[in-house]
Amino acid sequence: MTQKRVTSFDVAREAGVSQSAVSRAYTPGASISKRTRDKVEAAARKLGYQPNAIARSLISRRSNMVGIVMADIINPFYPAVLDMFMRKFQERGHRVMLFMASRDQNIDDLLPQLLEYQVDGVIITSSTLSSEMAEYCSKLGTPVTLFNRYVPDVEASSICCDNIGAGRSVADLFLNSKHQQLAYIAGIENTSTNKDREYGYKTRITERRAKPMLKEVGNYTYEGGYQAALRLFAAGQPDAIFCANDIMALGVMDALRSELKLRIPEDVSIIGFDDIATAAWQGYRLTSIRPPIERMVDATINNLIERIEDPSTPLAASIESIELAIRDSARLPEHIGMLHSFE
Amino acid sequence: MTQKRVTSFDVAREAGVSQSAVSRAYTPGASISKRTRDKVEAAARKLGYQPNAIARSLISRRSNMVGIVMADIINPFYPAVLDMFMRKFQERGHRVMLFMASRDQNIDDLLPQLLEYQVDGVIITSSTLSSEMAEYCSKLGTPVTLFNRYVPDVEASSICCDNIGAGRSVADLFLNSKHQQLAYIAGIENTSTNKDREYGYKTRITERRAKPMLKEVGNYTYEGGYQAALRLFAAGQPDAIFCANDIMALGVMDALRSELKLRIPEDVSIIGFDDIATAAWQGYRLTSIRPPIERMVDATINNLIERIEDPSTPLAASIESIELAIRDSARLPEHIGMLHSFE
DNA sequence: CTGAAAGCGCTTACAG
DNA sequence: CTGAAAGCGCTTACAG
Repeated sequence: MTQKRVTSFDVAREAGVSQSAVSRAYTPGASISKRTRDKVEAAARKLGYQPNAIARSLISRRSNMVGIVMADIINPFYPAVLDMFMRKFQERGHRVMLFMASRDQNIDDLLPQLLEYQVDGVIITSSTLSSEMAEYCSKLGTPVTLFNRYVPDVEASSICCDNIGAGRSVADLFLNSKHQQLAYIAGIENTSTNKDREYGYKTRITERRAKPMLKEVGNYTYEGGYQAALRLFAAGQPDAIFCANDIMALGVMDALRSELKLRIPEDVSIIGFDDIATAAWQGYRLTSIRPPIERMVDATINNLIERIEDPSTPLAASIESIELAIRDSARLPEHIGMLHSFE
Repeated sequence: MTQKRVTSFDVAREAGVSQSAVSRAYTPGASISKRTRDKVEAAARKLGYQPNAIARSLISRRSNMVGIVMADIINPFYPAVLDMFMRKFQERGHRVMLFMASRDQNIDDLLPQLLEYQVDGVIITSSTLSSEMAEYCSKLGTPVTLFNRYVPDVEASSICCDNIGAGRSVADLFLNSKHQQLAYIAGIENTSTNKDREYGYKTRITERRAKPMLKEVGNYTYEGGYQAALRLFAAGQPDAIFCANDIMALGVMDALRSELKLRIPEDVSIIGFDDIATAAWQGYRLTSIRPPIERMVDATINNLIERIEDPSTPLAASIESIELAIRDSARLPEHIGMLHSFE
């Protein structure tokens, strides 16, 4: 049955050294002789000892855990992001406590649960927090970083990609290749990602004095995109559609092909956002905006850890540039290479 | 800056009660008068106090955290599973510490990192552990449950679905609808899921004295399925293919349509496994075996928590029955309803 | 380098 | 119901 846990005192007794010595054997850089360490290691192996990280966290006031809040894990973009976060934190020896939020809800009520466990820092993805809650974290000394979201005037770092620039570029791409009627399929309307993508796209269309864009809302889901496409063509006849994410774009493609009998890209050009794995599948070959996930993840982790280690580190507010992954779903100007980089 | 944390002593002083009283105010069921509790709550609110879960874990020897080990989060089946686990644990007030393993590796070296944090229990998905490690956990009193995997003679519970039965049923389905040459696309060959699905399928084909099945390995990925399909048709001419998971089946469908110019299901029938969301997309309409995810998740959580609360609870070894989600990728016998249930 | 001791912030018998 | 006290299993000054 459950046997008594073996503690550093047990190991000390077995090894014939003090309990402090045992602790030092497990503290990198502690001053301990090789002889003592060897004795401790032998005793620990014999007894099956492993330090208790909970006790260590309590006394050292450092849990070595970070909290990650995710929502929307059904959209394949986020599992890829989570996977990358996990691997990098594991490599660095950090543990992660995961929380699942409803998509794009405010997570003020979730945060106390994280804070209770004294996580050293928090990463928030596809959700937001109030500025009061951010201030509370900041007072507690727990740094917070928003990944792929921002909220103005909040005491948190924010790592995004250039959503506005992406929208502008897509508009240019469509217009440069002689599309007449552009359309936009929105994600969840009040998210910063959606607002920025839409703003850039729409603004650029206006600047170039093209026909005002058509728009429907797809809520970032396949089914939402599918239905939005149907509504779009019931109301008008666009020949170019920018979708706020890939999974909606895939729904749009299926709707055009199976219900509307339109050819892609001959009749309609489509560009998505995220460059998820499915976008490259033979059945779709979707042209898509590719955010630099790895750079964003690295920036997020680096800034968070810096702020954990030195609380005076300034907040980050970075906007990483994106690329275009060109495949077959859009008619584009001829001079664009296989992988186009917007700088 | 980082201000001194407010502790139960601070709250006690503010409220004019003992520190024990503060603790009791946060312990459900503790004997404390309403008056005292009110005073504590007022003081706590004023000071912004929240109990330190790390200290609680240390003294109560219960962390209220469970560890979940996942691999293969790129396959959309697992994010859906993770999402369900997360929501259910959050509802019950458990925290989860997440670990990412490489797919189907042995996670013996990962477990100590979990155990160090005194998780109350561990769930392992799409990976395995050695029986030595399982025994070690058991000695420590930390229950382990394998989700969708089993390893023989190991001190861990195991919740699976009926992989063997599924394989047999698919063989019957194909044979009953007059397919001549069956084929199998394997996942990762040494996984229990793959072995069981293949065993059931192959055995049933033999029992019915049909032509021996063709086989290629697709390693559970889209690309792997795509390439396996090409190899399959270079070597033979199957008219029915059972794929060990959906994502490979999708790759197979794309390969048949875009490279081999074969029609589905007129020329070739395809059945997948997992019933992931993508299987229902218009572009695929894949017929697939649907494991009862929610029942499996519930069984996993219930057994784990029971064993946490009462270590004498016996191990579970459950095999949940599966269903067939019928769509358009396979020619099937006419008398099967929309959603077929194998009991 | 080493050990004795204090203390992290709680829970929980124990006595009243 | 309430408080004083012990103790969970460590880290880390402090003194030698």
